[in-house]
Amino acid sequence: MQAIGTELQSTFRALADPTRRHILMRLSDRDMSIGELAQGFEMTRAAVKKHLTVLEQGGLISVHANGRKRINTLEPNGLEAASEWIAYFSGFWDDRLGKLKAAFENENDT
Amino acid sequence: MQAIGTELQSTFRALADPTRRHILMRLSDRDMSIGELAQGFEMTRAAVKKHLTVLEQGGLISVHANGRKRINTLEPNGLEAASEWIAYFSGFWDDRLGKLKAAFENENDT
DNA sequence: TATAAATAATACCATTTAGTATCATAGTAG
DNA sequence: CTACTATGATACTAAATGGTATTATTTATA
Repeated sequence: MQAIGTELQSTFRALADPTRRHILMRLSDRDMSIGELAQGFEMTRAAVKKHLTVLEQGGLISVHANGRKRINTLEPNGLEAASEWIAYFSGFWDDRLGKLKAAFENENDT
Repeated sequence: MQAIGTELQSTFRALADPTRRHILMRLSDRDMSIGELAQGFEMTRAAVKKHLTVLEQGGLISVHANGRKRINTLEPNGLEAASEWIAYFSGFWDDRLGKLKAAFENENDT
């Protein structure tokens, strides 16, 4: 189950900070450079950069250079691992654990 | 957006530790006391107890006394806030990707 | 070329976190 | 009551985390 991916831990870690979730929100509007992002926060550019590194490690954003700027973009499949993990438990909590278990066992049959 | 709930932060924080996610996994099988849970981990009972406190603060489990034992149970709606945040955010995400695609196609039209 | 802009990289600091060890408390069984 | 069991609570330590300040590097531009 933990075997869903090594990314799981880094993704959950990345999501566990309000500033980082806020960064994701802002990037959901449009791509932004570090400096642009930093303007919206009460902290130094270096601090924002650190958060961006954590988000990148968590697979939630990607960075590509454009001239002297570094553009940060949401990574489309970034939330997948975390979302699937949550879905497993939501399934249980909705009393659908049996179905999920069956599905997993079927996959493992092959 | 952070206004979805105060629980959001404590829930994401609770999920950001592999031991705590593992505890949730084990509790998804059956309710367990602290001592019972602690047997499955390479750490002291006190450490497990701390994790349980964080999980309780995150609304992911509840604890009720039964004699001198404290039974830990998954909390049915515990993942709701986190799940909703991800769903809400995925909406923005998809929307943004749609806009990008549309913009790209428009550019190619000219 | 000289200079400013945007970021990278590093060192450093304060706080939080995950863990331990230890002692106190509350049920349970004789 | 006594002793044992399960847990609570506190104090302490090491490491991770979130932040700043400072210096270096790359790129655009006057």
